[in-house]
Amino acid sequence: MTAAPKITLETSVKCGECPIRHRAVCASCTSDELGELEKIKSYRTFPAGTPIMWRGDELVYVASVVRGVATLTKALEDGRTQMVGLLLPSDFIGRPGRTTLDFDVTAVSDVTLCCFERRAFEELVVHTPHVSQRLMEIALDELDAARDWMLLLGRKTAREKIATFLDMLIRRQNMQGLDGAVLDLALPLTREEIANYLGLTLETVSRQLSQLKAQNVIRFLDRKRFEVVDLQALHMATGDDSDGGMIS
Amino acid sequence: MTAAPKITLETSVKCGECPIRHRAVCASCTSDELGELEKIKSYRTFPAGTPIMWRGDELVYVASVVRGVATLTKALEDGRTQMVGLLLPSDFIGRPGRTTLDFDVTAVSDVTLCCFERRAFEELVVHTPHVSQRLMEIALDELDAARDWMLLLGRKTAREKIATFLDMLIRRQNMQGLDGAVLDLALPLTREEIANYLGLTLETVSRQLSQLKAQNVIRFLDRKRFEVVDLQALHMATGDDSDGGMIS
DNA sequence: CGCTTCCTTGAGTAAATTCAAGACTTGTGG
DNA sequence: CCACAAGTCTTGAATTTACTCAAGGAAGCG
Repeated sequence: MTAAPKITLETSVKCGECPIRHRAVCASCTSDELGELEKIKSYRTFPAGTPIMWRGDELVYVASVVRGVATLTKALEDGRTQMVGLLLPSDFIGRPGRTTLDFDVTAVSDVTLCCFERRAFEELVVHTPHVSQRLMEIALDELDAARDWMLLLGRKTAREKIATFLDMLIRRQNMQGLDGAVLDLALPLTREEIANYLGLTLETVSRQLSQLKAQNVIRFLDRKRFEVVDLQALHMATGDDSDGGMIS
Repeated sequence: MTAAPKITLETSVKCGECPIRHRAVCASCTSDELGELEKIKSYRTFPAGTPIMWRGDELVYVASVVRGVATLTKALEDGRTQMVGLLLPSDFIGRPGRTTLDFDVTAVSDVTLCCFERRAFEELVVHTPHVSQRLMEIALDELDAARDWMLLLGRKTAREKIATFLDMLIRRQNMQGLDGAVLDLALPLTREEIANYLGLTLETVSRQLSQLKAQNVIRFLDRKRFEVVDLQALHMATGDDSDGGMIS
């Protein structure tokens, strides 16, 4: 028996002090515009493992991820599941003009969202071009990412998929590898979740990670933290490059 | 020896008579706005098999597909290729705020585009909310389609992929199956192109199509035209539904 | 400490790929 | 009009990759 998941209403941080101020949907807002957003926003936190929104739900809120990691997933009737998005801090949930969601959103770690009531947000967007432009940018970035992921899902081997996934984590966590190594990266997903992201089984994910470890490409600090020992070998393994991203 | 591919500049059709008037980027424009677009547009045709734009090219034009079929593809260094989009009439090429392309665009059949010089188009968009809203809708529709395709690429079997692909052709060509059958559909791609779309090999595509034919689900009129004999069986085979889309 | 969840590894299997050969189409030139 | 070539498609056989099934080990939580 587990207690009912608790969605907590938090005191919102002032936009000016927000950790994602410079990257989120509000990135290019003036302080006047921030004031408008401030009026309709509320912070909510979701415990790890709990659903944030279900497919088909009416979209009451749109939101930015402030802290934590969430996933977007789609499933077939028989349970086969494919992750279609990984939401890290500053990523946005919900789209103007859509009233329902076409996938499930789940908190993977404890997640704090900066929520805006959808209707109020949509009204605000109309006379706030900085926000609508940013939304367009966000949508196009997601589209580019989705198309890269299609190449991965359709054509890459298990090893290439894993290497590409790890490389994406490095880039999205802004950990630059300056000396051929990258230290102390968070691996926020379980093996099964990684498998659902990459179109593999959890056993295959485990085997490939073990192999990269055995080949001294990566090293695990614990189950959810790792380091890249040989960044060039990792790049080679992604399949994107034949030269491992060397400066020629 | 083949003659150099000829990109032809055609006399543009008046927007009012345009076959894609009601669905393209200009769908919700007023006649004044259409007049503005009319001033900066030009029709260009590309022969079947020729490239329209290359990855990395500077984006000089944005365009709507008026007639014909084009593909968006990405490739790994070793030649493995994944199609990431199929452009049918009324679909749009290019994005506001992006100056380069991240994939190749290729004419699969003879293609006629309604081209707008990118800079002029971007200026126009700023004071034409009907166009910018439509662009946003288009981007979000593409994102939804990309995510459905991710589920297909990551989790569906070869048979399910083929069935889903055929079902998509039925929907996008607006051929409603009223009586459990659908007649005379265009199959605009070669087996290899279908394979690149579905993340399969051309042999697997051929085998699966043969199997659907042998099971009396589909029938070929010629290599590029087919009919659906048993629409429910096709829906069953997509894996999306357990009931084949029956009204319960 | 004991339970549950998550992870690893091995053995056998299944699905799709690769390699290969031949058939059908379509267009071209004699 | 026919023959031939190039491109496309089909089918078979062997192989490979990743999957399934299974067991045991490690980690995290009450």
